[in-house]
Amino acid sequence: MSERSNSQRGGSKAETSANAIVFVVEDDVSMRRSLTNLFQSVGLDVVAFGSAREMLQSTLPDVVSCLVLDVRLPGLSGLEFQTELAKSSIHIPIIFITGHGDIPMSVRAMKGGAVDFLTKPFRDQELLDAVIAATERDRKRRQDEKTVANLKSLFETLSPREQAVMKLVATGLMNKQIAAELGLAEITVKIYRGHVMKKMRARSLADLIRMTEALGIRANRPEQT
Amino acid sequence: MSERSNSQRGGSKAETSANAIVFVVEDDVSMRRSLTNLFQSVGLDVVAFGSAREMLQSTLPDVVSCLVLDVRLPGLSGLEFQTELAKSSIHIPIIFITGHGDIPMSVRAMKGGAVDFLTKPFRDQELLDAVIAATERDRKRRQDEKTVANLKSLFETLSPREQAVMKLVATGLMNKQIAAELGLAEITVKIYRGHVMKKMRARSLADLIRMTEALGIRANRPEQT
DNA sequence: AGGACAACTATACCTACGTTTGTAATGCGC
DNA sequence: GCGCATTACAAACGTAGGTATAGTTGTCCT
Repeated sequence: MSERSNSQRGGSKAETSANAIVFVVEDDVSMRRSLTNLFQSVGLDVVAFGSAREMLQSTLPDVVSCLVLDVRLPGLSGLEFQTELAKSSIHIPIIFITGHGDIPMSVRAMKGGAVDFLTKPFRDQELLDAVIAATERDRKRRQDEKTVANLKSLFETLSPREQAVMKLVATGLMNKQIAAELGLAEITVKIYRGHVMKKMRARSLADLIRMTEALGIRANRPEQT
Repeated sequence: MSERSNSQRGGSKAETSANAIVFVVEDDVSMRRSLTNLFQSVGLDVVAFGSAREMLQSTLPDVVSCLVLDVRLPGLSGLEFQTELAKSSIHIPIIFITGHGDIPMSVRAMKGGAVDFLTKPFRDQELLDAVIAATERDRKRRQDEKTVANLKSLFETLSPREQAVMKLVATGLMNKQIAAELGLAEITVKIYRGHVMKKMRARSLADLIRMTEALGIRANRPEQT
């Protein structure tokens, strides 16, 4: 069962349209409740679960968020859950909390990319600081991902030939070389190249090159010394 | 006092011209000796110290290396040493070992970029695996740094004006725009631009753009929508 | 069959880029 | 003073890039 608790308090404070969500996975009911209260008290939205399975089964909203995760859980453990999320390429930043942890656990968690690993008892402020760091990390990741996703969708509007031309342009070949490479007339390359610039909304070649960098496009041609 | 111990055994195995060095900082003499033996037994060069201060005072050779560091040390602790190294921008990958550690320690170490954090007793193979991962990380970092350093030194052979032109070229401006920006004739820009290509050894504009990316060169000009 | 679209080319024209050759002023170090 | 690097520009020329117009062929969908 999940508890969705939004902090809708009158309007004394301007609600950000996309408020950060803190997910909590913690089997201990009283602990779960107190975490929920803590986060709500500072104006964060909270969605709490009693197990990893419950969270995996729910549909996660696509907003800035982080996960406060108890290491010791019934069913899937916190560390296994972390691995599971990574496999599903769900990149939510994780803050572990635990009452009975050990060093190898914490090291594994941190190697796995966790933001923090707190041992009970901890001060509220410690956890809040970690949550702020985690949501900030998520915000940045989402920003970067969005930029790349936008570029990718532009790139996909290109016809196969246009994509091929773009790749070869990015490697620095001249139009006539591209034409030879693809078995085309130079004029055709010029025209496709024009299409590429328009469709990618590149204002300059420099622009386009940087786009290919962001997209990880690299034509595998040997370079002559 | 530091103990420098190279594994020069006959010639049964080809000595790599730049063998990896494992630095060890460990105050316990018998532990230090056994670590040294372990690393030598697999053909690694070892330089061992009894304290952080000793290592800081010695001249570190500029080769692929990593640091196996005891957390509990006389004088500067392992964690303080980690901070100190970071401040001096010495980026050697660190593997912590400890007999009496706790979770906050390990978390701080990992947050600080440590490769691993092992608790005694550990299996030899665990430590060796960590050392291999650490040296690999250092090798990659050195490679990247070298590439950028090479570019930087090329960039510094450019005259101030040539550097300015390069920056503006990288932003995607046309020669005539660059000329206006710098108060020059277009022909002058063309000539400097030619110098830039030659001196930077760029085979194409795409090449040059990627160089500016690697160098982090970005002219702060507002872009029109 | 007809329409839409991708792929491809040609002619023509204009702009942008790049190099060569030559000139000239300035400033710095020895 | 001499040599040298830097900065700067001009004329002339050749190459590369880019666009507009116009047309062919083939495929896929309806």
